[in-house]
Amino acid sequence: MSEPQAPGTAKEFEDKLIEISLALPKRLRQCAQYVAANQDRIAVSTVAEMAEGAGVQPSAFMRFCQIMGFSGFSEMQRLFRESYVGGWPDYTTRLDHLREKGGESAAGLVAEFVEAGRASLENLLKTVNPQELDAAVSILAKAEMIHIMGLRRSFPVASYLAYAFEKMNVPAILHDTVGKLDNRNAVRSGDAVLAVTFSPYSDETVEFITAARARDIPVVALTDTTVSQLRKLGAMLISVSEVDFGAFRSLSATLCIAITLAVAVGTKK
Amino acid sequence: MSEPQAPGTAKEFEDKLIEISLALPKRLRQCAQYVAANQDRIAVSTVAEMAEGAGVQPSAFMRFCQIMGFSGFSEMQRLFRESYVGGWPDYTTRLDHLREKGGESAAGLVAEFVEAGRASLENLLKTVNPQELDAAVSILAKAEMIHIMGLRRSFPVASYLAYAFEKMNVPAILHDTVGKLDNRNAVRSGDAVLAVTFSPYSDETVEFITAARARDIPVVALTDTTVSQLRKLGAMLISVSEVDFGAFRSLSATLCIAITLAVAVGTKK
DNA sequence: AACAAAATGGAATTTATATTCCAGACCGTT
DNA sequence: AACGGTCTGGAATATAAATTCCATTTTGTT
Repeated sequence: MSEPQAPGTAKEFEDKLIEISLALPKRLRQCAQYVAANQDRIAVSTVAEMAEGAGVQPSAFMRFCQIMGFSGFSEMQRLFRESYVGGWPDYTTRLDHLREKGGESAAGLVAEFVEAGRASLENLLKTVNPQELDAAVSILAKAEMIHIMGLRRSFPVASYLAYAFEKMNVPAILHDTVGKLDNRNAVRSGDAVLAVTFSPYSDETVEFITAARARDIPVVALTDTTVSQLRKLGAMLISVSEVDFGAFRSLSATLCIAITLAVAVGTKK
Repeated sequence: MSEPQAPGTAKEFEDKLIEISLALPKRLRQCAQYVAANQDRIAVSTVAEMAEGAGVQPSAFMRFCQIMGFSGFSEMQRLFRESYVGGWPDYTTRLDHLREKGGESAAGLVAEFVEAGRASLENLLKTVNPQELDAAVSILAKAEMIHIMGLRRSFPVASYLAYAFEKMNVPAILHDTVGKLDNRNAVRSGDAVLAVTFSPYSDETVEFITAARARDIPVVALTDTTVSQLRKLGAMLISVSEVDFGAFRSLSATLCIAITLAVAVGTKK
């Protein structure tokens, strides 16, 4: 009855998972992916919960367990319950542990960046200004077309926004300045500009904003401080301060605001 | 029916435990002691197992749970199971609700996304694999040139990497596929490919990786799951699982790994 | 387009587990 | 030692979960 190879350790389990997942039908692959990403949940969940998480029927999850070499879910769960010795350390313990590795391994760096990101996010919650945000959303929701601008370190954010708007069926263009063809004249009255820019502000972005304001096009600017020269230009500012680690800026908080804007505008349309 | 004070956190649970254990009959005291010494087992054990461990009958253990303020063992267990998985709420269903109450302030949305980002980051600490990471760093550090590829939702990450490498003076090219000029032949032996791709994988990226592997160029792939078809291609996988709601993915964890890679490679060069 | 094989969803069944109940044991008091 | 109360063990019951089964759908092949 019992398959020749039922994994006996977490390591064997992972290997087997990778091995079988190369050729697996849709639903079973969903199971494999969910399990891979949530191994720790197996010990404390029911089949029904795991199945729901993976987006499949319990019976499908059951079949997955059997393909993995177990007689059923219970047997698979037993493996994880047993290897659950003393639980996993909590966030801070884990952080310290990784930090110790500092020089030897890149894992030490991960700890620092995770911490910087987390601090940025928490800080964001404290400092976000709901009125400003709502005002920005309503400006963008009214626009017939949103022109997104952000270069250098802001470019990832700008492209993220472009992707999110597209997914939400909000008309938007990413001005990527390819070939230095600044499609400035694509901006028409009734449109709005969404600029992402951190100090030092790139000239292109500042000029783009200036040109838009000169024609009374509304501009929302995602930036890093409220005391910004951008204010002079008459842009609606949304400021986010990120916690840096070394010379590097985690974009966690900025992306958070970005996706919020996108979703809020998308649902309001 | 429910006692006025049922502990809601592990801390409250401990306090309550100490409080009641001052005056407790023999068997119930055994329960209290066993529980205090084996808190972590509650999440993964049955009443029968806990009772046996404490050296009492299941019914006695049941009574203990009730004295602690829970309706029964199941309710007490829920507390520990939930705190174990570290609250990774079901965002998929939450988004559905989000759309319904669309009109509300965007500030509420921010909180949701901050929470998603935070969960992603904490989960990253749990699942990061230092060996894999170091292996990836050493592959990239050896490369004469790093070719970065990532489209659609992965493009923000790819462009972030390009920026970071540039700042660290690491030779790198972002393959942005402008004009569909896939500069595939720019990849030379001695170089390496760094691909960022999440399911569903874009054809261009998969092809790019395939072409590189066919010429024995090492490939590091930043992806969302360990059970990926990319493994077949012989790429070195680094997997990051993000809290994801449909089209809306917080990229916090992915960017964290990205910047780590960039800085680690930069300092190793 | 027709067919066979594989995969899937949902309900039915089985099994495990939690929970309740109560008769009897124990304990402190008079 | 007799009485009230509390505590305890074990079996009986209720509940929830795992597992199986099969009709239906999907997929791949000719």
